[in-house]
Amino acid sequence: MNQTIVPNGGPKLRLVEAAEKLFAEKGFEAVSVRDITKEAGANVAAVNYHFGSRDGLVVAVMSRYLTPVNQERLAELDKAERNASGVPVLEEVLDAYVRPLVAHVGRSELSEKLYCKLVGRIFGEQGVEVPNDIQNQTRNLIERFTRAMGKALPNYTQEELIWRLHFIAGGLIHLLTHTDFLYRVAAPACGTPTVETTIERFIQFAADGLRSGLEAVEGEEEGEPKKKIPQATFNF
Amino acid sequence: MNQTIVPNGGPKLRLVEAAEKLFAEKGFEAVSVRDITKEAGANVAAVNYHFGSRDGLVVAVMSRYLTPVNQERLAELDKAERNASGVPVLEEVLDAYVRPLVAHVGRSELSEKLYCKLVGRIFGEQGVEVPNDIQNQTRNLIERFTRAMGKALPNYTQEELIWRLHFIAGGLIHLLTHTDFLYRVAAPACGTPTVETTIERFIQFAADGLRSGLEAVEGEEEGEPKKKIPQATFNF
DNA sequence: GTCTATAAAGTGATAGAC
DNA sequence: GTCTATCACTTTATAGAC
Repeated sequence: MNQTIVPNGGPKLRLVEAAEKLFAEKGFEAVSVRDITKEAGANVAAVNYHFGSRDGLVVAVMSRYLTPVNQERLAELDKAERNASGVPVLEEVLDAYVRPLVAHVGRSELSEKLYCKLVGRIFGEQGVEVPNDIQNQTRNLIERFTRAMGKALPNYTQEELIWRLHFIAGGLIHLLTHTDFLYRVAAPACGTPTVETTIERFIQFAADGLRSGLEAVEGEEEGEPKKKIPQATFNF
Repeated sequence: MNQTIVPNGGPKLRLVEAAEKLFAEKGFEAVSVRDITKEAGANVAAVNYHFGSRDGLVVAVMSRYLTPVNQERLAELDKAERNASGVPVLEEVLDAYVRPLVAHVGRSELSEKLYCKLVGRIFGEQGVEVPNDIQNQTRNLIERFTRAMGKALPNYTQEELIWRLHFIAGGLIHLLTHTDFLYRVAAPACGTPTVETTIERFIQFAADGLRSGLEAVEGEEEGEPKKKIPQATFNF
């Protein structure tokens, strides 16, 4: 069942797995071809032979996670929509968005923490130019999820839903990539919840943030604007 | 009034401003000393002369924003707490956390978009080792803000509040660094709201996410657990 | 498919002239 | 303080032997 996340065996796989480990630890830009081939016990020329270039290997690593995770997100969304009698449960929609990111953690050679870091880096990456295929995938994902969210929250505009999904995506990526920093800086006050507990917490937070914000945003022009700090009028 | 964000003039300032522009565009790791000195119209040796090393310049750029922004966050939090009769308004606490990040945008030589990218990268950075001073600053910031949030939301545990602040920090950093991607992939459905509108939206989202989530999290053991996808039992 | 050797360019840093 | 020249490496990538 697991082919999408594991290419054909042999040295090519060893290179991918070595690259994953190092990318997770140090980021995509801080790892050289030599680091990777050394970690994999392969020759320096192996990366260029098997993947054409360093960038080819980066794209291979990203694709190995991006596509299956997004497919599973859509599959879980389908389930949530079929379960529902017209109106899907918001928490189930969010579950379908969040959980596939960590669902395959046990199948990886990486430790749980490194797996999370890698997935976070992949979904949060901006430097590397990924194939158009991936961009279309993301476009479709946003479309599908905001539509499902819109059924659960019929008073929201499409625009509003996209921005709130954007906030959610950010919280999620940050969770995957920066939680070691939280432990380092806020321990022991933040406790040591399992990933499961943290995901439940996150979904609850996101669901509540989505559910009751509409009136306030629409009524914003009626209240007097807060003027504590000069307001920023440009666009992002 | 602006000294903290502008060091003494001359070539040192030109170097910092050139570095900021390039770091904002490409990230801290993707810019060489030669790129920076070329952009600044300075000699290749200038960075090492003025900052000791490339890392010294990186730390200088980060400190120039980190410290003033965090100071302003605390000052605004003080105001919000003084305004309140014991219980601060949650939205004002969040405002104090969010708005200082973009409050100084007009004072920078950078375009608004690049300014946001830079600030997002600075607050989202993980590779570069920042001085202990900064780590203590962050610790203090978490402590102060979760305490204020706790007054507005007296039923939450400290642990719960830390995690929710963590989610909020992530959404915010993502907003600063990845919104160009959102425009690229979701336009025109996401509209072109001003930063002001987006911040209002974000604060509303975060406030709602904070306000009504408690019962569900505490009652989680009573409901039957969702078993759609295998649960993850490890810690982050 | 795997190796060595090497090309060609880029890296941060510094000694020493001015 | 600013410059040139240069050191000592590291980088990706490839040609060609095996």
